[in-house]
Amino acid sequence: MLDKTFDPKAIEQKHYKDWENAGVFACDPSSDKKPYTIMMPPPNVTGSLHIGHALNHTLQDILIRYHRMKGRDALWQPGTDHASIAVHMVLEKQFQEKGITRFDLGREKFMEKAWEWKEYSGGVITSQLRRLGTTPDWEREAFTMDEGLSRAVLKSFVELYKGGMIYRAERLVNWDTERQTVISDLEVLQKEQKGKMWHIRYPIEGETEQFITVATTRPETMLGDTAVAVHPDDERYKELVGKFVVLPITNRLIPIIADEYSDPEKGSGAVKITPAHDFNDFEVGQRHNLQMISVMDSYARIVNDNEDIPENLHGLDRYDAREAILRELEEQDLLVEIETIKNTIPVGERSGVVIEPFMTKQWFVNTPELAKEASAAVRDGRTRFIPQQYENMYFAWIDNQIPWCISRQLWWGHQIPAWYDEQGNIYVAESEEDAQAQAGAGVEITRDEDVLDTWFSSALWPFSTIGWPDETKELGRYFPGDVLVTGFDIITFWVSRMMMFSLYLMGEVPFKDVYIHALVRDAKGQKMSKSKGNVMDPIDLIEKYGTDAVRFTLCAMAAQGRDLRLSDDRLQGYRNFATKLWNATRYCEMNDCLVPSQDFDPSGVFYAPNKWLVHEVRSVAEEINHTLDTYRFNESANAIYGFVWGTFCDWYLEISKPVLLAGGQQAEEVRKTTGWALKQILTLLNPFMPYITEELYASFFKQNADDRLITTQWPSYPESYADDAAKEELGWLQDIIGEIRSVRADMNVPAGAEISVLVKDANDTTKKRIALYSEVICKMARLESINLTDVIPSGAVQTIIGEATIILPIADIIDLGAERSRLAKVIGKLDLDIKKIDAKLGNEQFVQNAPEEVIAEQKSRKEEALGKREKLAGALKQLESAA
RNA sequence: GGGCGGUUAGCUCAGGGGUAGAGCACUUGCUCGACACGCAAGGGGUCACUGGUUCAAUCCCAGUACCGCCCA
Repeated sequence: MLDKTFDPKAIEQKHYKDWENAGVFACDPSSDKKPYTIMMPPPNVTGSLHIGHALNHTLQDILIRYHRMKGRDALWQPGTDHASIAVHMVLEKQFQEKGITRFDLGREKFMEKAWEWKEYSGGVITSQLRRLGTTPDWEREAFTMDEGLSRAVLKSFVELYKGGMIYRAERLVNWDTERQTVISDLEVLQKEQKGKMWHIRYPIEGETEQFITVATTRPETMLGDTAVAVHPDDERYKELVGKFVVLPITNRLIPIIADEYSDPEKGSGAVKITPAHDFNDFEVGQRHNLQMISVMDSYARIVNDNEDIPENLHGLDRYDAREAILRELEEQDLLVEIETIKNTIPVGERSGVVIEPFMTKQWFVNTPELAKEASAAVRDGRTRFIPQQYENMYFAWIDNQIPWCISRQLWWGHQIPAWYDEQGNIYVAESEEDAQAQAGAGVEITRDEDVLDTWFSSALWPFSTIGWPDETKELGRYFPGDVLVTGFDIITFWVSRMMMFSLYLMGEVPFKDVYIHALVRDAKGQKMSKSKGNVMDPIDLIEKYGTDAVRFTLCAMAAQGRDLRLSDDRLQGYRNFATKLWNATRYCEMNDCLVPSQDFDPSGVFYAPNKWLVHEVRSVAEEINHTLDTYRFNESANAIYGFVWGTFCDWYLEISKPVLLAGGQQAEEVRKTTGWALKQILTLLNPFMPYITEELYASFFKQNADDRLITTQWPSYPESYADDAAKEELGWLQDIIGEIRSVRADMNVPAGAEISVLVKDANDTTKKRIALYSEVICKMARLESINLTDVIPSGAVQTIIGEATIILPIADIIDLGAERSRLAKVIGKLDLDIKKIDAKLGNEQFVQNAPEEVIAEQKSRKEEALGKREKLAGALKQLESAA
């Protein structure tokens, strides 16, 4: 006998181990089944899974289990991502505590440490995924720095280079002065702060006491100014364009140029141009062929090899230099105003460091070119976004590409496969031998020190994990994938880059569907992040509520396009649901419903409640199919929840009680139907709640050691299971029981009192039904008896079901006044309904234009209401005369 | 500033041109031999606001307000 409550802890590990040992997660490249592929977005090897990952993986697992059961050869490709900069940060923080830097340690030692970290962190993540009950093909677990995936990086770099899609150039990049590396635009946050705007006078060359005033938030960059720009239409400055100013401090001469970048409305209308230290100024510089002067080194210190810069500034940190420069300007009376303003400064998303625009030679991917096909592929539907509105986010990004800087001045990652000779010639090759061969024997070549942005290797994930660049069986079979499941925040970082690389290198989109799920937010609706410290640990929730409840909660809340806020209430509710199922099974067990019967045919049952249950099983299965096929996970969850609790437990099992008690043939059929239905429930629920269903299956349905729910076939029911007549009949049964219960409660009939009920004006169908279900009705509505009658005893309570009047002769135990007001209330409600319907039917336009079935529906509603009203009015009249 | 989304019961949220839904919370009553992580019955909503389209709008369209996100 099962325990009274379900204890998740006792069974979860056991089943997971069993599944894994049995190898049921593995795909089968040699099978003749249709493949179904999901590429797991590889989590970073830093830290652990948060609840957002739990949602992401739960949804993927539901899909993969569902399709696996449906007979597809399912590949869920797992793995992790080397997260270059994040790992650096973790390790360098550790070094900092010991007072050393990675440069003290050296590249080789550093890499050893990084690999150690990867082993540790990667292990944490996969063990957490196992606790979540997810079923990826662990045998195929990949890591972006694996040998094979690294080969893919080399190959793709060389191919992209040959195709002109990768090049090296000197450009402004976002520079992390602490990490000493480039970071991507996407990893730069614009942080609002209180700042100052300094207005500085620049003297005009050859004039005395004539100045042009510029405003800046970064006075220290003036050392690198190479122009002052004014708007071409700005009358105030027309005459000055073409003249020069003497740049204070350095005394260099720089031109005054006309460019639309300067806004006449802002400040003085003149703006200083520092092409080597500002992205906008860089553009202006390009347009006007301005000199670019870098005045800071990679640590944001003033350079000491620029002769124009006074020596006292050499080597100063940018902020110290700012102070020194401002003092000097003040002394020279060139500082005219200091304004307090709100402005934004660029900050590294991970490091929190102020980011410096910095001129360096870097490798770039020609994303503006690659993006064209990636954009077209979504526009023409080769890949679709679900929900569709996320297309906009994708297009906004993909259609506005700037070249992607892929060099990172880091060690952990894929070293760029480019070699240089002493003249600076570049040799791009998959190996040093190749590069040497290109350079010629005897030429000294050295490899680029830098590594590639992590997203470069992630972009290859959909094909590098299954063998590319080799022509493996897997590559031919599992590419492109069926669906990518991810959060919207990753569309720009990853989805778009996979699209670009896949289309260029494979000539195909990487996946057909992109399902974008919502973000799990904290109680305040804020995005969870490590830096905010508001992350929720899914493992804690699993400990508290069990894996099945956590999974089901996430699924039930995963409505398309709306973020979800986790609450304990919901988790508790779905934990209760698991217990409910457990106890329903316990009931089945106690009543011998689970003894296997070979020859049971659900379409051949006789008893209407059984027909109805079969009908409902089919109908909920269809709903689950349909909603999962369209990624409406919350609707799937609600459908199965409502069926198990509302239909199966609240009605069917309750109906079964008196039938089983009575015994006989009907009881036998009920037992078989119940057992069958429970098995269907376990199967349908398995993708959502894998543990409890597997446990119950193992306890009662398992045929042999190899029989597991996880590999059971997903049910498909024939049309013949549908039975609208049975549905109608059970609807009547629910109505009459519900009505009696409701009146009892309204009239304060004591719950334990077994009263008798009379039925008047019943037609033949109703008479038959009353005969057939009298025991069920009596049990469920707590009656002593239910009988037909022709007379209504005085002082009785009446209610209407269809054509029949249901009479509760309980004059002695109820308050007649209360009954009168109850009736008056119901009649009032009916009157309101009738009035509304009359207004519609009386409207000529409505009768002319509305579809026939709508009109017919209104008419029948009216008739029903009128009939009911008439009877209740009669009841009220009788009650009044009785009093 | 541009774009996207949201505004439905006390709370968290589904839904969708013609009777407004769930879970939780709340009220009342229940040791009805599966389950108090339960059973039964209830109360509770101008579906943000203003216009438009329509025979019919909570749903479609436009605008307004407030909230959130993304990009500058």
